Amino acid sequence: MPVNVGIPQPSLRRLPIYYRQLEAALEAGDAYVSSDELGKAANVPGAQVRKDLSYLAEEGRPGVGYNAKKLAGHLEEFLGLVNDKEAMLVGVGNLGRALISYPGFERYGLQIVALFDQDPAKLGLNIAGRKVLPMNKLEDLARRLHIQMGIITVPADAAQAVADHMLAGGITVIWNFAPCTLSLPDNILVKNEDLAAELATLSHHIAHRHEEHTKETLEAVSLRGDGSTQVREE
Amino acid sequence: MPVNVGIPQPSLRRLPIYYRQLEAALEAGDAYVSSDELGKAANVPGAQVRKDLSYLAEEGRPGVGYNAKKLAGHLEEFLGLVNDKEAMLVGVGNLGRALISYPGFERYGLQIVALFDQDPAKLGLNIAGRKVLPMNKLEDLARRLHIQMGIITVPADAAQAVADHMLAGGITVIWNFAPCTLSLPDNILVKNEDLAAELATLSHHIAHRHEEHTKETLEAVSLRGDGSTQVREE
DNA sequence: TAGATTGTTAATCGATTAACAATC
DNA sequence: TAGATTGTTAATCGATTAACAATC
Repeated sequence: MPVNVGIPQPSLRRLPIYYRQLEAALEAGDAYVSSDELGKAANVPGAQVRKDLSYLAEEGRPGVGYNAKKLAGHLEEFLGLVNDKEAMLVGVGNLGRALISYPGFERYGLQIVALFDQDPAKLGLNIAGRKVLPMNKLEDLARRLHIQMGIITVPADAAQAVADHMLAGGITVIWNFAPCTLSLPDNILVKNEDLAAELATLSHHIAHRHEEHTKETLEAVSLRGDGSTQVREE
Repeated sequence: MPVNVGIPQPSLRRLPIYYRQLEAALEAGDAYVSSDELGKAANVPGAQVRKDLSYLAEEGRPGVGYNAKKLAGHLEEFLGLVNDKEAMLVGVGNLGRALISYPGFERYGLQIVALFDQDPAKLGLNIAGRKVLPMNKLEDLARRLHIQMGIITVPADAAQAVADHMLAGGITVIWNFAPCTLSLPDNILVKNEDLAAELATLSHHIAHRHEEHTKETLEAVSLRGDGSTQVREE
């Protein structure tokens, strides 16, 4: 019987939020932070935070809290933020360009080292200091540079072909912003960032606002992590 | 005791994926689609699909499947894609501009009717046919136009102030792309789209690829919906 | 009829939370 | 010592899945 020994996904998704809270605490000069304070940022009770941190064997001081600096360091380590992650991005449309210069990525160790596009009109363009290359260079370059991650920001109907090129170049992690499901072998890690689908869930909540009541009183659903929704409806 | 009578969030997040699969089936000329086919797109078994669809009282035909056209229509209705959703967007940086012209939004009923920015240099700019307005116009305009949704694409340190303006203007749904947690009253629906946090979870998987084994054999974790990760590791 | 697929139940699995002794 | 907060257990809650009679 297979047994997963890693951290549960919901817990993992909360860690970056705790990390951010710790940075804020450090900036404010706090040396210790309690599980309840960390929990507020992620909309979970302190007990959940303590459980989450227990997966990385973090030890807090009873009566005091967690050492902010130490915990922040452990989280950086656990989340691999200290490691360099080199990525290629395919599709330099509006969304692709936005990601290329997204300020949060570099801080978290992500380097987008090469850009590609199918459109001949875009080839050779210089975007944030990087030249847009033709697709037929992707496979070879990915292999030579040992690139781990591919970011897909092309229209849905082109995404599968792009993913296939990436695989052929030895890429094993794909961050897919195209609104579609990719067919890929099981050893490839795929993360879908599907804005249209997210919009659809928001749309549902708007349409059904007044039906989705609870039977007695206030409800508090919190769906952080995973894209993360805080839905609190009466 | 409060009892939530709505559809579970994980189910809700899968519906847009089923919907997309149905569109593809219709385009291919299929009149009926089975739960297993729909499930493939979302990486869940057919039983899960049938359960999900049971929340919207959908009826399939045993031995045949679901009527693709009818089900697609029901999903559009249930997800509120047929309704117009008017939104204001604050922060016309790279990400903001990308969202303004994101092709998937209009198809799902989202109209971004006004743009705002704090930067005087950006005021008056014309982006996709809409002028960038100063922040001090937001509250009044939101109220006058009865805007439901606010999209935040400003840096983290400006996001809370923007959200407060939106509330003051009567906005009740906030789609927050700033990497931070907003403090808002419980009757406001907040969806966080936190790309840096998502990157951190990917980063973790990359860093721990070879530790996160299962005890016996292959593992298949599927975390669609919510941003959606398909992690399949040995 | 035989084959396929549904809707639903019951079992399983996994995450959240309350509670509390231990400890700073 | 008194107050605060931890780590962990056990109870609860909720989602997934297997199984199968019903039905096209």
